[in-house]
Amino acid sequence: MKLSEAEWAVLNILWSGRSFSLKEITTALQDVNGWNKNTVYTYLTRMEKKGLVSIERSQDKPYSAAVTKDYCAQKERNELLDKVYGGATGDLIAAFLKESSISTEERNRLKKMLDDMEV
Amino acid sequence: MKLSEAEWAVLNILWSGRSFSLKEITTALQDVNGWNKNTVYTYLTRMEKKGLVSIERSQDKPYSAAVTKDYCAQKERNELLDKVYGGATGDLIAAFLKESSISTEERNRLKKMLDDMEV
DNA sequence: ATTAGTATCCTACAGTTGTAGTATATACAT
DNA sequence: ATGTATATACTACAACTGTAGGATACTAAT
Repeated sequence: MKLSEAEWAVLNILWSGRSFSLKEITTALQDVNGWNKNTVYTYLTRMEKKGLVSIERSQDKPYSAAVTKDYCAQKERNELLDKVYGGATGDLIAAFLKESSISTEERNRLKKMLDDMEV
Repeated sequence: MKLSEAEWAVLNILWSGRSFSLKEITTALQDVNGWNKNTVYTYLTRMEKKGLVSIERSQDKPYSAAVTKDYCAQKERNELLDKVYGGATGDLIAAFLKESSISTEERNRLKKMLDDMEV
């Protein structure tokens, strides 16, 4: 089950860890997409059917995420890895590095990660 | 313009650098997807409209890629980066590293890349 | 109790994607 | 010249996605 751009936007809000009312979600998404509240509602109910969102209809703030960000992120990463790089992680990372502007600290963090992978 | 899974499959063949006949493409995709040749044809013509494929109709092997793999790969990378990691390249790379099994040589290549980024 | 705001539900519709049938044109083999 | 394979073109259709209108129900404020 592959998430669309819009579904990510919705989940990115729900992943703040608590439950939300429709209003809150609509407001938060307003800045990003300018969606109508009915549009947001449609997404939420469709996503419930797919098991991405859970809706506690009796609750004051019924909407929350039904999948973890880690899980979705992993699937998304794997898709890119396979589709574009045929599974070659090294190539993929090299490509990201080549065009990124990461800080010295981050560079060090990554180097440390690489060192720690040494057997 | 975002490529679907199927479009990537088609382009991944066309990116072998030459022109193809429909038959060749269908055969190559057969192994991966088992598509009917008409299905492949539909993709090719739709992709022509989107500027992804070019078709030299008078040619023996009319089909070739109209976009580079690098270009598409970059867009795909950026999408993942923004959508999932809000632009934080370090986090993304860390995530890939964490679950990858890359060889010692690749690890060294990446370390060297990181070193070379040092000012 | 009546209004005004918000939430929910149902419905719709156009565009895209996955998938392929049918029909026609072309080319090559005999 | 005729059949057989292959390619091209056109058409179709269901699922999914982006987007929202309209109707109703609920809630809080006067």
